[in-house]
Amino acid sequence: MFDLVSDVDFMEMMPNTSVLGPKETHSTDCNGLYQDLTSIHALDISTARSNDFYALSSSTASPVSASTGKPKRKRVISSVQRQAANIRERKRMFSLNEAFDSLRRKVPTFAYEKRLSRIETLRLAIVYIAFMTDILENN
DNA sequence: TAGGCCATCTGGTCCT
DNA sequence: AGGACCAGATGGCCTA
Repeated sequence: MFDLVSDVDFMEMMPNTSVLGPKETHSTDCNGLYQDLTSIHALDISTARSNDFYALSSSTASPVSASTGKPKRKRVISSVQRQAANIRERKRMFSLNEAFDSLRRKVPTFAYEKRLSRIETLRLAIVYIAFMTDILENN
């Protein structure tokens, strides 16, 4: 049951853990890489014009959609649209990391432990939920 | 220096 | 048509 997390010995850590309080030495903004998010809001994505188009792949072999069986259409976008898509993707990843951070705060860790990676966070959360479920079912 | 982790870019696919 | 989601590629940073 607890073998999901090979690199975290949950049973061993339980007696001494606080549910909250992993040190936040390393927030989402770990490398200052999100400093530009402020400027993201300033960028008017609506300026991405719609003079772009879908075009049939002009290459020799046009691939076929696995789901529809129709020929795949290559989506051609302008550099402005590409930039806007990059910004949206950064925002999306930012909110994903915010969710990881809030999950990190919910799973028990030793205060001195280094920040959990995303995969460690997910695995520990799975084990933690299973552990708590086990406790509830045996009471 | 190798390996792990992460941010970012990019193109494909799905959905509205 | 365009945004959301996803996965692959790439490069930087950090640690053992």
